Amino acid sequence: MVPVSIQHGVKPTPCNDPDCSGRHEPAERVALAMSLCDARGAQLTKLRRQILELLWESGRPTGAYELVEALKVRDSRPVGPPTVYRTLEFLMSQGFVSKIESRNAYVPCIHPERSHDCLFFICSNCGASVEMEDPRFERLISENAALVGFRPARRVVEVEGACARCVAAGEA
Amino acid sequence: MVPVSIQHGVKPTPCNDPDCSGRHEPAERVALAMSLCDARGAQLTKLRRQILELLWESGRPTGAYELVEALKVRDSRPVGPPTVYRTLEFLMSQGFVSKIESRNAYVPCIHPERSHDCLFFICSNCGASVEMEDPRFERLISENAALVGFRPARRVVEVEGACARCVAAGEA
DNA sequence: AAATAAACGCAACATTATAACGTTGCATAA
DNA sequence: TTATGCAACGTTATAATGTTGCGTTTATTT
Repeated sequence: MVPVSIQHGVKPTPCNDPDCSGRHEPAERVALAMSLCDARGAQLTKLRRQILELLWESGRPTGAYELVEALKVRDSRPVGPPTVYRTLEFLMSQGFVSKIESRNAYVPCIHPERSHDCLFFICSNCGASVEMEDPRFERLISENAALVGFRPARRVVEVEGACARCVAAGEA
Repeated sequence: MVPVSIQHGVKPTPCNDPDCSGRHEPAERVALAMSLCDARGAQLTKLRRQILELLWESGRPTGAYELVEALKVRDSRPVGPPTVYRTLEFLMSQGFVSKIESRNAYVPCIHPERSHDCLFFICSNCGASVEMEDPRFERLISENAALVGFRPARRVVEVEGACARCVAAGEA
């Protein structure tokens, strides 16, 4: 299986998964979330939808307090941190969003319908991120875990560095 | 090459690297740090040594504010957060310590003389961590990075789950 | 419609991290 | 011996991130 990728921070990009024909447009991804919620008996309320949209539109890992601000502007709706954090928790539980632990920031996930544990490349220069999937990580982690009797539940794989765009622009 | 591991949270453990005969006792690891600093022209001051010792003795990823408290008790020395953060930054720059990003906590590194980017298993139940090295991660990451033109600089690989001890004790 | 559960609003608070500025101690040079 | 430079450390305040508790509203079920 070939690794699969999409880049946040540049506009919608086709992913190179041969099984995926999606263009990963925000509206399309939100629609997918809605239908998944429907099937799962979960409610994608207005607030939850708005925050998911904001994350898709942001184009880079976005902090919780940035979302608080964005909602104030967008909707003239004052929403407190607890509300945003709860909403993020819901979106993460549904696989719609991942937290970038090394940044305390949040990104929308491309394929919530399948996987949840991805590999993220984050550009130190421009802050954009690239999400990838590669099943070989799971195997490698399992193999190491077995050596010490560890039972993995969730994995965080984040790589800081310079994205193609910044390298090309000589900014990194 | 065989992956290499040591477990924080159970007392000094031999690592299974055939090239390593160390017992990873705190005192021995601190001595190694001192000799490395010496060779590098860096100073392992009293404060830096104390914090490194505390991390080794703690047995699990330890927060900066826990260290602030521990220093108060240990040395009746009141040390502020900035001082602890600066010290941690130094210890990380020397490869003596790593930050566990998913926990906002810090662990001492076993082999500062060679690698810096390790794989960590963290037990959700008891908080203990296991540090491992496996060069195949670097290759796998490079391979994925190449697909999107990304130039990796630093990697974070952290796995949450249940450690052998907790699984055996039926606590997870 | 009434009962129940889920989502949301809000105030206060907790935790983690950094900014800004001052001090100490030691080495070197005037 | 006095200045000067520098790295480490101290101090105060504050920024940034995340949580608890509780009451109110909204949705779902009966």
